[in-house]
Amino acid sequence: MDAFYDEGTLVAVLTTQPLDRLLDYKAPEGGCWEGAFVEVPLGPRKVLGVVWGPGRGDFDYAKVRPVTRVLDVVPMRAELRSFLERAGEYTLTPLTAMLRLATRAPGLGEAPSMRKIYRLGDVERERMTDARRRVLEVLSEMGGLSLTQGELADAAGVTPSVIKGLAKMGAVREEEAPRDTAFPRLDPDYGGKALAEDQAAAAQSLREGVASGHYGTVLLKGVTGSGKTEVYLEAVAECLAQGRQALVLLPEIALTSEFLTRVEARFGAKPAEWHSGVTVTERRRVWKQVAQGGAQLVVGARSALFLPFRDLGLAVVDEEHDTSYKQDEGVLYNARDMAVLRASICSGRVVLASATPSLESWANADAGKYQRLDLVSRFGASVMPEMRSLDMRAETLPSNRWVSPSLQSEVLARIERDEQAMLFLNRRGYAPVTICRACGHQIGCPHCDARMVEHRFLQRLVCHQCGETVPKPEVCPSCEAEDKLAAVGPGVERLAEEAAELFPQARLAVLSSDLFGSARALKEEIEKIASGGADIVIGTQLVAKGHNFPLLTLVGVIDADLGLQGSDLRAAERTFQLMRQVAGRAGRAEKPGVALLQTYQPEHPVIRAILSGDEEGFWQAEAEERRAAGMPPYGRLAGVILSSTEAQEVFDLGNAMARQDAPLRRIGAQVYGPAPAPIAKVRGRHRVRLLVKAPKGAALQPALADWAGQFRLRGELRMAIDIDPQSFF
DNA sequence: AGCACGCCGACT
DNA sequence: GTCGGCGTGCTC
Repeated sequence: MDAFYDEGTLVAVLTTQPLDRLLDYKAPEGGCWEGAFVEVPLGPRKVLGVVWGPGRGDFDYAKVRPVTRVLDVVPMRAELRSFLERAGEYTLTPLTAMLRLATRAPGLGEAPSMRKIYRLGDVERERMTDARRRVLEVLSEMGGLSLTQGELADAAGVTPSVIKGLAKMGAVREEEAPRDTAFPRLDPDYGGKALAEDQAAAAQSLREGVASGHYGTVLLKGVTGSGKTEVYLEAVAECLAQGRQALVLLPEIALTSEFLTRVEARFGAKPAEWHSGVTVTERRRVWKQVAQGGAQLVVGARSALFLPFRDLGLAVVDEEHDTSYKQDEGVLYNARDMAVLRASICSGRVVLASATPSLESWANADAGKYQRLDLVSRFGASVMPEMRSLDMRAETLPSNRWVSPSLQSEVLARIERDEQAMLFLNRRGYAPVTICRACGHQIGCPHCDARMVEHRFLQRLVCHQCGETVPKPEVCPSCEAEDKLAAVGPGVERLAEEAAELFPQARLAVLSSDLFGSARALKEEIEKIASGGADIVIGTQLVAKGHNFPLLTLVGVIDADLGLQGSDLRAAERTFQLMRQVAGRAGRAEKPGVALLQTYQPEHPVIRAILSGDEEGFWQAEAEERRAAGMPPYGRLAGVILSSTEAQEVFDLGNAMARQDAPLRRIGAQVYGPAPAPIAKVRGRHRVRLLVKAPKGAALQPALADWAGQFRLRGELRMAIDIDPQSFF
């Protein structure tokens, strides 16, 4: 039960200002509850804060000022406060920054915004015109519902001045009503569909879990077309029937509008929507209604995890393996892990849904920490695409070309039949790999398992994981062939150029997240492609995210090797997921699809696992390698990114940190680096990264805090700590 | 984050 | 002599 503080008693207030501690204030007139949103004076300004607990009294009492006022907002529940504290401890993020995540709705301090609405009046109607009659008809048809002036004028086909005239004589009543209205009720029994046997069994299991009222996480695994969404919507239905709230996280805003339609079909109304594309007023409405219980279901992006739910009973993380759940700027958190944390605090359930689970989730299920439910394909094996490798060692390919003759002819065949082909390359920028065109050998780092990346200006090969550099060799270290080493690795833009030359008659569409300014533009492009507006789609992993292209019958994976022994420990896992998913794109409609994987290593276990469909075998082999290397999830990793406008400054600090690693050695952790960060220069700032590897049971966060605390950041220097880093490129 | 204080270089 | 650069520190 939350404490109440009488007027004048000391309370500790957490503000959204970047002061990394609680500040003491005197409780205001009338007192305040723990968790109350308040406005407090800070220097010359007034800032937003939350009453976090009793004051500590360690500040000169004479200087303590009173809370200015308590805001007219539902107080923050103990559950959310506890979640912010624990998420902040886990990600080594100051609590003030965590509070900012939870208050991302503007205007919390203002009085509830009002607007004028119109109802049928009770005054005798005189001087009736056609226009006036239509307005009154609309209002009586609406019954108790109320409309704004604009809505009413539109519905009646009149100008607003007609309504003003009616209001003046009292035939319609003008009222002030809060703008932040509750969302329409969702009916759990509205549109339930008959489920196939395995779906029904999975849905029943999920329903029982939700009904138990205890924390639990389920990995719901099902290939494309297996009906995962219908199954987890049953869990949502049970949650709503229990009177609790549900949250569905989607990795991509472009996927929300299709999903909202499915929710409406299942529950009879649209849920609340929360992501960066939602207007400011609507965000405030969602925030307030979530707190008051006027929103039963929220569909949104990862930041929806920090909404002030009154009683969150279920969180679904769709496409849980998706790397976009890891925030890569500001507060570095993984929404999938934070969903599990929040649910464990509020006695909720978590459903992690994916056709291709992350190795972490697979391992957690394997270890019994998560329950696992598997769905089979509705369509059986016949419509699964045919998957074949194209052995690039046998293809004759000029340098700086990436589409093999075999793939080229397959694409041409599709264009002639008015079908679509997709060329997939999961790389946006220019990230070269040094490879021997004679034997397929890729030059790896002598210290790490990472690939060496050519830096042309340095004339050297650099390991982006540990910073090792070597001169570019003249001959292949493996087969000793001369002049066969080549820097390869196009980005999608470069691939598009090549495709334009190879297929001059074809209409090309490039899908890469950095090419679209807004989610709407991206969505329009996707719809255009789906309706046949392109012959060849060229894309990065964006295309692997559940969009349905019915005309698509061929997927060409340009570089299936990208990442097999890459500079990224998750590369094999990601390669596997992406190929399974992209291959699933081909042939979703009636025409069977083909997926062709261009590879220099057709005998590689990962390629073979993909082609044979032996998923469990893949996970087990990959898990074994990770275990042996002490890598996640069998060990722990953290990244430290240093940045500054001065390149020398960042390297100097990086080197100093690598030397002064005593706090890390105490927990058995090792430091690698400094190396150029995955993106070495961002907005004029040079970035350097250190990697910390620790044993699984180690208390990593406190050690990192001690270690980082030894260094003072002066001037332009910045440090960001990334627990469980995902991106290594 | 803001905002004030304070200590060294080029001007009226 | 003074204006102003931004490094350092404080805000309950």
